[in-house]
Amino acid sequence: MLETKKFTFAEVAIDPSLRLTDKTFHYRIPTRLKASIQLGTRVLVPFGRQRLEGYVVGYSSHPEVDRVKNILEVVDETPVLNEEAVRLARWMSDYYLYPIPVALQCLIPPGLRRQEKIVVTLKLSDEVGHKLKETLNILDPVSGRVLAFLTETGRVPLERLIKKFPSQNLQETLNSLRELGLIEIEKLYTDRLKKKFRRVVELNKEVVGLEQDLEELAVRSPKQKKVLQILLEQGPLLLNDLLDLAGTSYSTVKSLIDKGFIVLNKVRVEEDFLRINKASSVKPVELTDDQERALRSIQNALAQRSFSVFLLHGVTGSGKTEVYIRAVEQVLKLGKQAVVLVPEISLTPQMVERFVSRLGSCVAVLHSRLSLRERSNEWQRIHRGEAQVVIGARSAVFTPVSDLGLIIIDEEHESSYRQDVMPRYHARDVAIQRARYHGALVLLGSATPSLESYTKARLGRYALLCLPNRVENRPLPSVEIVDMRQELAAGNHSIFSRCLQGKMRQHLEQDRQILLFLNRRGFAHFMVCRECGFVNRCSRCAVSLTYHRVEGQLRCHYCGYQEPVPVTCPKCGSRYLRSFGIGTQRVEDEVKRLFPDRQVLRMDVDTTTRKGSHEEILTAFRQGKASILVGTQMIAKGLDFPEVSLVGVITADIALNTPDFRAHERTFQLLTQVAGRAGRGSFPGEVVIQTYDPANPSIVAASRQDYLAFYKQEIALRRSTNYPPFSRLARLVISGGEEEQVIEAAQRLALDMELQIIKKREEEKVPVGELLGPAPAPISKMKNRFRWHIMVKGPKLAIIRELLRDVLDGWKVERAGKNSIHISVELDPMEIL
DNA sequence: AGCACGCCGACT
DNA sequence: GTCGGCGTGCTC
Repeated sequence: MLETKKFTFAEVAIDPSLRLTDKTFHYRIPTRLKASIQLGTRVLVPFGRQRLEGYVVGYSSHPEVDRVKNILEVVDETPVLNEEAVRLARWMSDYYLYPIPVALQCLIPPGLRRQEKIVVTLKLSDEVGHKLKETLNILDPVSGRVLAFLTETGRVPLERLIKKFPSQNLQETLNSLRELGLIEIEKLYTDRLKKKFRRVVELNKEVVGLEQDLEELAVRSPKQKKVLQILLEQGPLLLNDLLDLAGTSYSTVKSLIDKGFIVLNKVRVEEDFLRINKASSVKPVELTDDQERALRSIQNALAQRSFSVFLLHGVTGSGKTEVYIRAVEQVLKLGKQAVVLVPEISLTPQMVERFVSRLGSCVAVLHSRLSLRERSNEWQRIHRGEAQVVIGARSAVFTPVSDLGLIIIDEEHESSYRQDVMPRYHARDVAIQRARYHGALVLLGSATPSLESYTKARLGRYALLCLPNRVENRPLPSVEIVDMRQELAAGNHSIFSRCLQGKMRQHLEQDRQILLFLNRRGFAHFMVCRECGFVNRCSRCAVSLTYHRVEGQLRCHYCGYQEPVPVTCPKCGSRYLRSFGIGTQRVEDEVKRLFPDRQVLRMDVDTTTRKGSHEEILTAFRQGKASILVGTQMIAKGLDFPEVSLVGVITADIALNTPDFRAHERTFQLLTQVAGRAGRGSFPGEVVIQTYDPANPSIVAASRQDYLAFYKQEIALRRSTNYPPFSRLARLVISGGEEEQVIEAAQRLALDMELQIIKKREEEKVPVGELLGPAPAPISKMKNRFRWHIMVKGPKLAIIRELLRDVLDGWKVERAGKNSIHISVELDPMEIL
């Protein structure tokens, strides 16, 4: 630990949310502030000619530059960032090769960034008053009116002035007035989160004999009577709730207020008032022997209070969640806190409900749909120690718990734990780092562990726990692989094989539910002209446009560009345009055609953009409002529909045919997960996988839910090709608006790297590895920027990182203008696009 | 953000 | 020859 007292200078990261700079700066710590400054303390510093907030991220005993300024003030009494946060940021900066302030963005509490408010004040000295009279007649009319307004009000937020004087040159007017010394323009900082008030309606206590009044009201004003009745029965209510309950509008309430029957109060709402916590009413289920065994190992490790990593490998439906909950209960007993990470996609109300109903109000939930305020409230609850358990997606790994005992990462293999925009990080890496700091336990869970994690478990680096059976001895679903080439040969041109069609009919007759999975949204993959072969492509990205029939649009799935479906070929004018490949819209259409009397729901990015629509669809399906749910990845993972007895995979090949060494792994994981959705209730499940490659080992292994078979075959392949986990990868993406510049930069960079690799090998005897590329990236143009990439493959990530640090020093990485060259660094890249 | 520095077009 | 455009870089 660093002892503040010894150091005279502090290294400060200027508030990273301002995105002003990626560098850190050094300031002298004035003696009077020495006692109150720690790592993480928010301080006010002079920066250029402005005063900005920043965070102390380090100390030094010597000034690092000639002219060091003083820290002006300490901002918070209790630091919003602690030492662990700063250390974690430093580690991320070191590990992922970006500056500390960039890393710090992950750790600054949401909603802390304050909002600038500009206030205009009239200067009211005698001298100015004199000047005013002098100049008033030579000023333009707008200035005159602004001044008159200011004389009335004295001090006005700029916003109000803009509303009052909506002329375009207001800014100019204000500037000239300032130059004349008539007004002052100040910047104030206020919390972005306004204090929240709720309007609460209650009966006026001074009114007596209300019952009689009710009778009178009933004649002319039934709505008003209703409102009063509700208030009589239920006591004070939120205005909105009251309006909902009474089925009326504010005018009714207003007349009752005017008549003096009721009063409207503004109440400052403490957020707990809005929280709904289901009391614990769920009976803990009995554990299977396997669960019991796994839990005991975890409990023993927790009692040790030292860092370790467990991998819980449990088949789908084996009751991993129950083990998680019990482990969390144990952590709470030890007086520590737990963080539970789940993929965003499975962070559904049902999932949360399960934790909340068992663990109660000590659970805080963080997911992407929370507003800034809601998110901030959850952070505060955790920060204050009111919540001991956090459930959330990737970014929840940073929640500021003070005494961390356990981090659970459910569906450990999910690629969504990797953030691939700056600041890049992998929640698993961060979790392990945090657990090390706290002497905590990391519990990775999956039915289909990543090859990396499973290998580490086999090597003894992680402790391996297995749940090989489903709970209540439910059988694994029976899976049938259908060869779609044979379907075609037999004259079946439908997107459904005869087998799948038959089974759908059968399961529908028994009133069961069906999931149909397809990894591509839209109606068709692309459109092609049958005369000249022209395919509509996105002009900003080097990909074909996907046909969305319902909207009548062609859309780019990378940048969101869309255009109407052309009637004739834009190239040759032919009217014979044909769509190729299938998407979820097409599946939905076909199902409706085949089973017109059945309800079908579709769930993909296109149907879930609206807030809450995701939950709406799932709830509707769970309640049995539809028999068939068609969807993409979204329906593949973590969902628990007890009534689903049949799962159909329309095409298993899409994930298989991506140009990526992880394609097989992803296919296996996806198919196993999808298949796992079937038969989670009391009746056995059936799965049909349609493919053009029925002998593919990954598909076969998935059909048997046989992870070990998959692992053995895939690990052999990785060994022979020297891909991870046998090596480590890093990837540089060079992009820019001018293709030649991009190519030139990529080649120069690659040459630098090549020379450095040789130098390290010859002079330092360090085996860095090999260079792959430079080459155009698989998506060679995205959002109007050309993309090339270079890969480094070597035995040790630390050495690769060292190489990149050496070479990239002198290149401007990440931060660059609109058209200039831009280099991004990805370590252990997942998807190589 | 704000400000300085610097390199090319239209002007007293 | 100078004034000023805004592209680029820096602020401890």
